[in-house]
Amino acid sequence: MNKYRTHNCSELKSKDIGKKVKLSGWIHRKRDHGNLLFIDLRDHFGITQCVIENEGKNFKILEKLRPESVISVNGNVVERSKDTQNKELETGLIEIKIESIVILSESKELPMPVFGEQNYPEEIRLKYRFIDLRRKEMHENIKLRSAIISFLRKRMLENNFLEFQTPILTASSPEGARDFLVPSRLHPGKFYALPQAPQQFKQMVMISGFDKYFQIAPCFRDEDGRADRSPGEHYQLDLEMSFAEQEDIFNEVEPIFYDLFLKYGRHKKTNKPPFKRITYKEAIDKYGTDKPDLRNPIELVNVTDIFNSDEVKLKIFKDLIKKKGIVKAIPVKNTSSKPRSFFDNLNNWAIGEGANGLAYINFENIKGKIQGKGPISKFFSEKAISDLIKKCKISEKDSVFFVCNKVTEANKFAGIVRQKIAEELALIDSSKFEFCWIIDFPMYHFDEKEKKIDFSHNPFSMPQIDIKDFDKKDPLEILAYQYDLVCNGYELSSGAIRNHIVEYLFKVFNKVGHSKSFVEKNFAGMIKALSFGAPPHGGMAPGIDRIVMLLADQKNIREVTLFPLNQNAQDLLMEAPSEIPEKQLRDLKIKTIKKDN
RNA sequence: GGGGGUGUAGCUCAGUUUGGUUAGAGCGCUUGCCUGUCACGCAAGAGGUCGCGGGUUCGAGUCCCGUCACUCCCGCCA
Repeated sequence: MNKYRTHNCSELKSKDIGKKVKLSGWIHRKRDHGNLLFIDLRDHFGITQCVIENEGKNFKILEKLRPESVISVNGNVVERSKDTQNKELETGLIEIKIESIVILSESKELPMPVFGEQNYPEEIRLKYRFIDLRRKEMHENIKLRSAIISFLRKRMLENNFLEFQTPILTASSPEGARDFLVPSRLHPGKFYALPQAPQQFKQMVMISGFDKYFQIAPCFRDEDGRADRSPGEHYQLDLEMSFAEQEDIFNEVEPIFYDLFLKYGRHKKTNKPPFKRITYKEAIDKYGTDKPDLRNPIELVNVTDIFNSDEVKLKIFKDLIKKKGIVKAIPVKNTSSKPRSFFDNLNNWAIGEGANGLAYINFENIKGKIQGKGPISKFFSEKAISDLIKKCKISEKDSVFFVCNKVTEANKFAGIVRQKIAEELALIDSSKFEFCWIIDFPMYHFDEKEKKIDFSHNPFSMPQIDIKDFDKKDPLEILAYQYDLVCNGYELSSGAIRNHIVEYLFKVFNKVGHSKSFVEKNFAGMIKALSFGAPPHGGMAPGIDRIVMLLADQKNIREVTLFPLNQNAQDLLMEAPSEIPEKQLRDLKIKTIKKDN
């Protein structure tokens, strides 16, 4: 018989009354009546009430013992009298009459309690993560994470994907995020990089003749964190398929996501496959972002031509339009009767976001006709108002907000306004998951800062144009077989059909100013691999942490991560990063320089 | 790198707007009482560099300047 327990803390029920048992766990809570002491004993599985009367030395010992100490309890399962049963507890019909105890590990006074549902500062939670993780909500989140990963792994294997591990020590690559570097002892002055994703390796797995691959892959990027983005490291369900077209990948992935969200989504509704396909262009036009929250019913409308016509006399906007600006309208239902403060608050918010303000028109039915009201409506002719009504599908009691700026900025801000207003008006149904694919991403964009053409996504994506027509086309017009999976405004995954034609890859890189020799040098492995018979292939890599975050209904990725780094990429528990002894650095032939002031 | 928020007892927070006696509450902790609780109850007590440094003032938790930490956002994240 096991030394510590005969049962766990959630399994003893009425049928066990009379049994002699042994339980082990943490002292969750004590209730000391002087001559009668209740102890809630907790383990991973649940809580069982144990009781002892003041007779013998055990009582005194238990009375002194602090919460979160670990003990094992010997005793009898006894029935609770009717009036002392606790229906909240799975084991609430019985209790353990303590006969003897063993202290397995004593706890000091706690920096934060495990008991209760109060929120605590992250700094303390991360410093004492092992205590934080004992708390019910965190414990459940992490259990959910495990279940989700098992589910995904099982489904991938069922669908004949093979699970492989790819190297953690690899080569730095010039594209993408900042790398984490690892110095080489055997090759002083040279460095490995931790992979930002197994991108090149998974392509090589395809080239190696394996048909379908997946991996729960750690990805390392030295970039700043966000609420939905861990600094340092995160996990992706990395997957790749040979001889696959875009739709093959969608068809493979959609049912897995649908079933996953149905099973673990806490009874929220999930849209059925096939998920809506939205082109990148349409997403930007309608939602102002490439990761739209489709639960939000508001759709943006381009009304530049109305503002540019002689029917509108708003000079500020006209001047901006002349400088290649556009006007995006944000039509909102049933808000024209909102108090002035609603519009003022939005205006102040917009100024706080760095805008010049937020213009708007309210529409009312006056004498059987819908008319515009509000500070800027006087600049509009009757025709302009009716054009606006038509174009924005306005009915009475609606409002329209306007954003005017250069194309990129206008779309981006209109998208933020769209989301802000929907939140203010509670238009977002939080009991739904709304999936969509964003497809047809442009291959390139113009980098305003560097004044040059750059990749807008993955340079290894296949352009949607034949190689022989590639040079004839304006590069900014070229689309890629590049797609994102989006849910409720979160980008859950990026993916692409890859460029498996080595000559074409050189061409693609050439457009951003990288010569053939540059590509050969920096992507040596890939270029070699593509030169000896590569199958057409493609895949994607959904972010595990974000999936768990959505399913656990959390707003922050750290709530679903066992031991996350804080926003400054520090591990407060293990105290990483840390200084390294001089000797270790000498082995690596590394000298550090002081931060300049 | 930039902007916003926060920082007062071990923990959660009040007090800061308008400077003024000994900086408070709840939880936790210590001690005592308590045999049916499950947020047990009752009583007493300990516990403070008001993040840190400087300044203004007769006097600063409160005003000013600087700085640090955490967090949210922008940049960044092919």
